[in-house]
Amino acid sequence: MVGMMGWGANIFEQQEWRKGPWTPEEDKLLSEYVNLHGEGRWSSVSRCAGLNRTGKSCRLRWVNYLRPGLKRGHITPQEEGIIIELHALWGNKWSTIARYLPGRTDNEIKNYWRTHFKKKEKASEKQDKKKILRKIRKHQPQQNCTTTTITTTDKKMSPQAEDVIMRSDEINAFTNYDHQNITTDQDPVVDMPPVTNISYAWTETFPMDGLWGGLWNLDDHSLQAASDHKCKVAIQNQPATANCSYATDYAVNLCNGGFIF
DNA sequence: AATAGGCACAACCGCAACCTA
DNA sequence: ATAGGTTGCGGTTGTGCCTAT
Repeated sequence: MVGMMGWGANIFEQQEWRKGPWTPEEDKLLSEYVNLHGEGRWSSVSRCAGLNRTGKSCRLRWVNYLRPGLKRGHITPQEEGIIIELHALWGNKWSTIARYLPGRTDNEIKNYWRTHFKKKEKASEKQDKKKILRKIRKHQPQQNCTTTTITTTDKKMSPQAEDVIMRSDEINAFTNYDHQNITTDQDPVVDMPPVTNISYAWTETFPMDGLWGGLWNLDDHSLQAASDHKCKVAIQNQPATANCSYATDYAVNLCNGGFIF
């Protein structure tokens, strides 16, 4: 791995810091040093531990890979929900978001976000809001409440799920709409668009502040139950008002029938 | 079977904030 | 007060694996 292409390692130049993937030997040296002396003083780690790495590189390796307690494996739906909520709240404050996800690193979360949401976000941003609102109006249901059954068991994204993602973008744009200009009298499009054919991660469907605020408040057991079983989502088509914090009054009925806000 | 594209992960870079002498 | 060093953060890129075609 030492000679891997692409990372600019140049073994012929003296005093050049090593770059590229870490070897097990380097990991061992770094781990032993940090376990012995604790974190911090990264610039001296390289000298003291016999590593030809910059302090920055040592810190990053420790924080993102070697540090005890790091979780491995895929982001769970619960974690995804938290990420979405906190990102809506703070934007790209990955380190801040990571503090609320024990065992996950900012790098991991950042990568996850970029992989799963960035493309969609960009596509969404390019869309004209008025066009979106027209679309929403077109799909607006007449009944007062739409109930949809969703599941999280699907591993791969189905075509329907793709549609849901697009809907999610519409909803995002919708929620970003200037609510100060919305009154129940003047614009019926403030009603929630119908959500149907959901077959992928339910967490991608409702990125509204209010919803995730609710999810965030659930305990682990409730969240686990919500993700392990089919969840029913009830959408109340109540119009938003100027003093409504969120886009509208969405109600999500998870498993046991309790609204969470 | 070959290959292109997407995804997950690891690591680097630049910059800003913070710390310390 | 300030300059230099250190640390932390966010953005970006490279690599390998997996999957669909």
